[in-house]
Amino acid sequence: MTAQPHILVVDDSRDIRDLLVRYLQTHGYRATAADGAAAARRILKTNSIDLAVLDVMMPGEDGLSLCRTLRSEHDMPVIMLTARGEEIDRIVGLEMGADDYIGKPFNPRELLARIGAVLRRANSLPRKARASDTKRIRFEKWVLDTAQRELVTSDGVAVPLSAGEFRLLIAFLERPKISLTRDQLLDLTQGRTADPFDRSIDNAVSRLRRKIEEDPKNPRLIKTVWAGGYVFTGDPVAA
Amino acid sequence: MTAQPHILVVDDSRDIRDLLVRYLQTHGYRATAADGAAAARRILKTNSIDLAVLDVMMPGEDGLSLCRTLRSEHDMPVIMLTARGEEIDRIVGLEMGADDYIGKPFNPRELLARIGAVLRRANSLPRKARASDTKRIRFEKWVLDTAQRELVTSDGVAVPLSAGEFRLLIAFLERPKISLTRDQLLDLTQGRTADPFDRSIDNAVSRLRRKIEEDPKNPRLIKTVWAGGYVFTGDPVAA
DNA sequence: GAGCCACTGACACACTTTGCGACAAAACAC
DNA sequence: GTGTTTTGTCGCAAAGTGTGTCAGTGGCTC
Repeated sequence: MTAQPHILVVDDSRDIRDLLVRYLQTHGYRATAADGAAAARRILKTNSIDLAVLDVMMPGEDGLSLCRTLRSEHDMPVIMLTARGEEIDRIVGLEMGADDYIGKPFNPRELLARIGAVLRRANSLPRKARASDTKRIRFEKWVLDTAQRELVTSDGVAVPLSAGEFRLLIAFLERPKISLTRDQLLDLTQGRTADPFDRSIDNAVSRLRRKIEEDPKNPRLIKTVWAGGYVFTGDPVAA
Repeated sequence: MTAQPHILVVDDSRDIRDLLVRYLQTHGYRATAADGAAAARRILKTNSIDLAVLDVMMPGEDGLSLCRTLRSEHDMPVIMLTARGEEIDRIVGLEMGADDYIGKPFNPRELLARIGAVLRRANSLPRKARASDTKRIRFEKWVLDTAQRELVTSDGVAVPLSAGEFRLLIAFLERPKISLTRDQLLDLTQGRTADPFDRSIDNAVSRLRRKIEEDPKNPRLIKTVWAGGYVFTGDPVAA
């Protein structure tokens, strides 16, 4: 996680979403809102989120079901929002694996304290080694050795990757054939948002292409999406 | 932790203590009671406790102070009991590192759910390989003899480690494939925080590399994560 | 197709971070 | 006390990364 943790707020009420997002942003967090479980899943596909704040009661798929996914698939801390007094919800929420809950209406400072506490706990404990921490991933003629942070061809040539190149490549490999904007790539690789004239992603892509593309002038693995960022077109498979 | 987690209940009110202990015992836990911080410390000396439930307000040393000790010295999950509505207490409690809190009067089933959630969380995380407790740890071509504080190769060559090198290596071995910042490493090896221009970790890493790396110029075991610290890429196993 | 504009690729350069040798301070052994 | 080992600090060189510029390209309108 980087200096500014990224919080995902999921609530069907626009008022609460906006209020929370603004409040979190003025207190040192990046915040993104989703109006329901579907939107939340969409955002999770292309953004790196450090913690989620979920409303329990939402039309359609409810917060509990989403919470289960977040915990099991993304290993992500979750704080639930619940109407005051609904003890059953709280209990079920905790049993479902939420890290904390807070009753509505809530004291914003208390929410901040809880977010801080949950994040601190998540970071102080060793993170569960993620798939990308141990696997080897094959794509085209390359095998990415994630432990050694280097690329190897089948004939044994090893190409070391810098930290930035490695993070960028992982971001692509985990989202093949999905077009990613510069903002999303910046979020995924560095957990920050773009300056108005940010060219760092262009540069990072350029440098990565020089290492993995047969002919960097005619890239085949990382294609440019005009006015839309980049897309990785390879077929990564665990190896 | 054994099949029956052992809960320590600390509260100055005898009624609440007895109620809690009995309730926990009928729900699959072992439970021990203490009427104050002093008694709690005494019990901790001779019992293995998996989780503590602390009253915030107690005569003498209060729950917050005890909580701090438990977290820092015993690395133990803590749930705080607080009078309903005392939001300040809750917030301070969370900031103090409590894993959860519950307001009095509480629904016993809710307390059970919270205990279950906190214990599950504590266990779901990869158990810290208590490297320092194990006699010997093997990684790559080395075997670390923690008693002798030296490294041995399979062909019998022994390399002695200084105290600092040993602590650093242990910190890495307990968290393989996890990127650690200089701050974290400084905290883990010396329990202090970094000065603005602190280069001591860089040096410690450099010195450790010279001892354990085949080719210190191209380190394979301890990789640099640019602007992010270092990561140990080996596969330590108890031996 | 020509002209226009926004966007991108490539590069140079500045800046930040890191590696490591040298030295000094501190800790330790005797 | 002295001598030895260990550890922190400083300085410089090297590596990694972000910014600014400029030329070139894609997409649009006419």
